[in-house]
Amino acid sequence: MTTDRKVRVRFAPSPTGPLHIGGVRTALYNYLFARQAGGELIFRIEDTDSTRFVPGAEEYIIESFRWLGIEFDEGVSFGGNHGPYRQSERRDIYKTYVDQLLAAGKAYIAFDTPEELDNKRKEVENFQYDASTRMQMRNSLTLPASEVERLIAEGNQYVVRFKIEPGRDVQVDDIIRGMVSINSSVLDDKVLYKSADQLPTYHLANIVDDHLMEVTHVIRGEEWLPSAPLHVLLYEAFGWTDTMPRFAHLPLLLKPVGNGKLSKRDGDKLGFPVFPLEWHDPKTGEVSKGYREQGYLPEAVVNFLALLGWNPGGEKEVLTMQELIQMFDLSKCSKAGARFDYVKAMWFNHQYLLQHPAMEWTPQLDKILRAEGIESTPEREAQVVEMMKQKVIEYTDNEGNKKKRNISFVSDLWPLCRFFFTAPQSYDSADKFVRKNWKAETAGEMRQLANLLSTIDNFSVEDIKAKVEPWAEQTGIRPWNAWRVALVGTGQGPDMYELSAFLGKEETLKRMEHAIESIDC
RNA sequence: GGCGCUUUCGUCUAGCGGCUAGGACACAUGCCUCUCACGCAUGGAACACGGGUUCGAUUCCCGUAGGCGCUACCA
Repeated sequence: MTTDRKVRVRFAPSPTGPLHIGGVRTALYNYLFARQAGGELIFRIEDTDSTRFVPGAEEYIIESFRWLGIEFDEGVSFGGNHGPYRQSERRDIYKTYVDQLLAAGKAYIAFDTPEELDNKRKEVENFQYDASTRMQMRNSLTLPASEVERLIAEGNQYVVRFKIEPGRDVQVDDIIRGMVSINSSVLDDKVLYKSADQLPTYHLANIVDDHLMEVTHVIRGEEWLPSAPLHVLLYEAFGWTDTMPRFAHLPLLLKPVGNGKLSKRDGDKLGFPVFPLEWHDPKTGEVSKGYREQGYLPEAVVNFLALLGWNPGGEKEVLTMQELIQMFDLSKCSKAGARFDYVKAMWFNHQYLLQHPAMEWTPQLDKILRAEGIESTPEREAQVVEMMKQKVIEYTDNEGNKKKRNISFVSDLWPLCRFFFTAPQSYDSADKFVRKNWKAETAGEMRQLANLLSTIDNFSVEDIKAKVEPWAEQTGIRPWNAWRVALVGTGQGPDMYELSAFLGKEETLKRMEHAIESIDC
């Protein structure tokens, strides 16, 4: 059947808005499958519903894949010799095939208006347009040929429906689910083509395009499983069963909490993106968060998504695209829907963040500092950024696993580093660390320490330590935590000698003074 | 309602007739320590239920229940 053909798969979104993260995963699986097989990945735009077209969506989708590192071999914006790849540009092609079905008596023309159908559905419970009802409707099966011609000539709108023979068990051989069987009697005579916009519906366009584009495997979401038998029937009707693609229906992505599939609202509610890139809705002006803008690395998103619904079986989870390509196996995909665990997505980002040298974060740090109002003059800004960069590198780079910080995003760095740049404004008495380490006698002890520090000329780590250590020894005072409260405001930061030296004598004493005067307990 | 798919720790999953049911995230505890974090160690935590088949079922089959999807001139 398809064994000796070159593997060709496609990802075919509708340009009705931003690309949903579930769509990203579908595309990723297609990509992994294609690359592993040395095959080709096609990017097709399914814009057969002219009423739902959203400007900018197509560009958004292309940009998303560019960011994620998912590359297409042909399709809209990528070229190729199976085009055009935008369905709205393939009207004539579809028309030919619709006519072919009509001529063979495998489809028929129906004039029932949407209103008539609505009424029918209201009056007849569970109404379905199929073999049991089609002879009571207004279509080319019930109307004389002359009447059909007349109605068309008069400009009445019509649709072409697929004539499904009832009572047949239709088999779909799914790579993930095995043999799925549905009786054709439960299928309705699907609309294949609408005269209103001269465009086919999804089902017809999909089969025609997959056939013409020589697609060998259809890897798509589980929501398509119920219509897969219809697609099989269409391949049969055209006589294309020999080259019919193999199907693989992927489990859906479910809400992190509650019931149902993952939606945009979940992201808004729980504070995580459901789109790869930030999206500005051209109609409402509404802005939806994107993974990229939230500070996710594309590798992290890819890795996380790849493992949602598929697992290579080993114990290694942090995998590069190359490794994913090597290990990918459609038949090992899980069958049940997967809850979207954004906490794990953050963990993956953490893993990849620490694989990158901190130097790469400079632009983002720059932005954070500016947002925090750290700059005052261009010189100071440059200096501060440089300092912060140094600190960040020291503080976060993966030196022998000793200095890993618990950060998921570069932006997490600011709360962990802010004390390098700004003095604590207030001392939070609700802070456990402050309460525990600043007692009635502490102000006096800090006064002593401040006096001691003020005698140090060369304010270096070594010199500070050389003074403070013996003093602590003699007096029995353990000054570090209170000292930390004064300089940081809470229980964070590096070694106190290091911190003091970094801040300098003046700033250190200033912060201590402020703490001594303003903390009362 | 009808049809289809599905069901292992809270979550993602490994398992493809015989295992103390494994890992990761999350959580908890301990060690380390001038704090946080890192690191290390430890811990709690699952085969939806009922029937079969079998010497033996988490694994195969059938029901039931739950979950998900489809049921448009949307994809």
